[in-house]
Amino acid sequence: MAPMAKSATASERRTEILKSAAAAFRRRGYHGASVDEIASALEMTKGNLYYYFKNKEEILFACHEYSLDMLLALMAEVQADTASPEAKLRKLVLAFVHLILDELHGTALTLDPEALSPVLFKRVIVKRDQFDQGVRAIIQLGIDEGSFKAGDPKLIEFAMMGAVNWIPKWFDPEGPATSNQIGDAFADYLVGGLLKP
Amino acid sequence: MAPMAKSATASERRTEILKSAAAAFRRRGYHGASVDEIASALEMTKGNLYYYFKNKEEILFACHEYSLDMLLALMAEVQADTASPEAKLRKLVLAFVHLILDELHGTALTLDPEALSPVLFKRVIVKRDQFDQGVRAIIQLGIDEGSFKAGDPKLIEFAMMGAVNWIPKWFDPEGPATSNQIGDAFADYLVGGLLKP
DNA sequence: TACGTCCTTAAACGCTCGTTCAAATCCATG
DNA sequence: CATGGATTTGAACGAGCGTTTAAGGACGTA
Repeated sequence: MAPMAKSATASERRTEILKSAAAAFRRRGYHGASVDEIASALEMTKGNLYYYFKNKEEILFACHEYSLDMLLALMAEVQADTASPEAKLRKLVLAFVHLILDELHGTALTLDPEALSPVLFKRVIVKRDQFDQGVRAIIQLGIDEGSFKAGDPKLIEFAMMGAVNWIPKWFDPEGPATSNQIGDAFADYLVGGLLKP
Repeated sequence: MAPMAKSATASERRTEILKSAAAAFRRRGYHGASVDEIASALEMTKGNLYYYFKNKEEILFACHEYSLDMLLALMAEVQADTASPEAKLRKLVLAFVHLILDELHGTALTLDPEALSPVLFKRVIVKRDQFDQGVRAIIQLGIDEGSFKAGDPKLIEFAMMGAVNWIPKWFDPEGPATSNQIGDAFADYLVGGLLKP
């Protein structure tokens, strides 16, 4: 029969683990965080984790996929939009900051993907490249249509994404700036700075 | 008597170790890199490292101090300059990129300082804050004197530094972009974007 | 040659951590 | 209640790693 949604489905349980793991990885890094740490934050034993995941690496990989899929969904949404490159980029930055801070709790591309074995690493890189290309395409469009200053879209995109990806390194939830304020300020600076005078 | 500069002084040896350690930390992270890995890259045994450093953590700390001292020296130089805020910022970004890529080989603030014990961590933070404040002061000056757009200097500084600190994550020495091209492009975008139209 | 200091080595210790596994427990169903 | 699959436990293992230590070498000096 169809399984009941009793207290927590297996899929929900996996997600819980991913959130705990992501928090631990972010605090201590992949190698610094222990499997036991991830488990006991959920009041389960570490052995139990292996019922849901093959090993630690697979947990890290799932974290990356989870984040990247959200980013790619965002990208698809933006691409479907018919707004100007400027508006698209603004929306992207705003949503990205919101996603990283409020949804993923500072856990996007910061989690060292190099810790993955070559096969899984490559799969992460493919998705990340897909996102990068999307951003670059918007920048290129703005340059072509003449609303953005000339420049290398690749380097500009790296700078934009670097600024945003770095946020978790200094963000303090107790601090003065809310995620919305940060998003606005970053969009103003990073997108506004691209516009031709 | 004064020690001879035979093949390598003790101080040079320490620096060699720091360079090897920085490379290893950058590749695998602090916890991911083993002491043995650092040592054997220099064709020495791991036990020998403990003649030069008390423990692994002290090596990480020394890496940070080394980088931060160079950054602070750069900041002092820029501050002594009498140029415009725009010129100062440009110089700072250019030199920062050059420093990170050519001198430190992608090893500035990327090496997880959170791995340090509270005491050493605090000492790193103090220096990093000192640098941050310096950058913010320049931005504030530009805003006050009216050459820069209005904005929160703190958030703008975070964005700038994030963009620059992220460079090692994607930089490929074999790639098409040289450190000078990257420096120029980043200065154009990050500083140029601040200017009032 | 003999000494003493600086440097290096090799081996061992102790601890942590990822992973495995057989047994125990839970729980919807018949 | 009894069954059986899903889930959880607790203990154990084996490997890797940071660190210590005692002894060995290199080498300028007396």
